[in-house]
Amino acid sequence: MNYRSPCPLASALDIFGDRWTLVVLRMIFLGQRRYGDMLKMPEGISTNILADRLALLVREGLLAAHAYQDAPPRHEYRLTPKGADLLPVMLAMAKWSLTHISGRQSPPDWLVAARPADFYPNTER
Amino acid sequence: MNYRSPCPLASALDIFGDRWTLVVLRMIFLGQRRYGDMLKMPEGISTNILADRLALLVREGLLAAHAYQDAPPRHEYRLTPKGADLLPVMLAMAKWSLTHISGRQSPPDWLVAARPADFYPNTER
DNA sequence: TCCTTCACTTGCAAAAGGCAAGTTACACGA
DNA sequence: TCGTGTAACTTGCCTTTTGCAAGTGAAGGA
Repeated sequence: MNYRSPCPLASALDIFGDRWTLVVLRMIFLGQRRYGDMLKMPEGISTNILADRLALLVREGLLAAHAYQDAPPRHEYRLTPKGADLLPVMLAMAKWSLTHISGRQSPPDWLVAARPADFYPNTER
Repeated sequence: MNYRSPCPLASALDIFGDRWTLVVLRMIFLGQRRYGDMLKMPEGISTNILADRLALLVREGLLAAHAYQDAPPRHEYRLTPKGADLLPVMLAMAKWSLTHISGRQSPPDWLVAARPADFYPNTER
C-alpha cells in the first residue's frame, strides 16, 4: 500500500477512507461472516463493491478467509487482530453519530461493551 | 442530508466517509484555519476538493466560517462542538495506525492529550 | 500600471461507484 | 438425466466523483 504521507490519520483513510469498507467490517463484528450474509445489509451494497472490499480487507490483513467447505470451495471471513482493533474507532464514530445526528439506532449493548480482544482469532464470542 | 440507513456508523460515513474530509478537519485541529494554510498540507489536496470539503463541513455544521476582514471578504474556519467532538474518532484512528502501520508519525503530544471541549468556540487553545 | 496574493471556479480526462445480467460449481429432487 | 436452486462472484455499461491544470476576481503594493 502506498500512503500519501506519514500522517497516521491520512494513512488509515488510505485503507478504509470510503463509504463502504467500515460498513462491511461492521457486518463481521455483528457476526455475519459470509458474502451472502453481508449482501443483506440494510444499506444495500452492490455485489462488485462487496467483493472488492472483502478482497481489500484480506489484502490489508484486517480479515482472513477460512474455508468452511471444499466442494464447491466456500469460505467465511474472520477478523484478525488488526481488524478487531478497529472496534474503538467504529464505536467512537457510532457514539458521535448518536450524539449529533437525530434518529440513529444504537448498536447492540453487547457490542458497545465489547473490547477488540473479544474478537481475536480462537476466541469465542 | 440523506442517510443510507439508521446505522450510526453508516451515517457518519455518509458525512465524512472519503479520503479527504477528515484530513481537512485535522488541519483545523492543528491550528490551520484558512484555505491557503490548508492547501499546504503534506498530502497535496487539490483546490477544488478543498473548497468542496470546506463547504460540506460548514453545511453539515462541523465547521463555522468567521470573517477576519471585509475587503476583500475573507474568512477562517473554526470548529463547532459537532466538529470538535470528532477528536476521539480521529485520535482512535491515529492510534490504530501507529499500532498497525509501520513508519507513521505520532501526532503532537498536546493533541493526543486534548479533549473536544478544548476546541469548543470561545475557548482558548 | 503592473505584479502578486488569496480564495476559489471551471474544464476535462481518469477513476470509482452502482445497477443489472451473466458465470461457475455444485447439491438436490423429479 | 434434467432442470432448479444456492453461493459467490465477474462483467458490462453508464453515472458520479476525483484530480490536475488553468482561469477568475478583488484587493494591495511597487
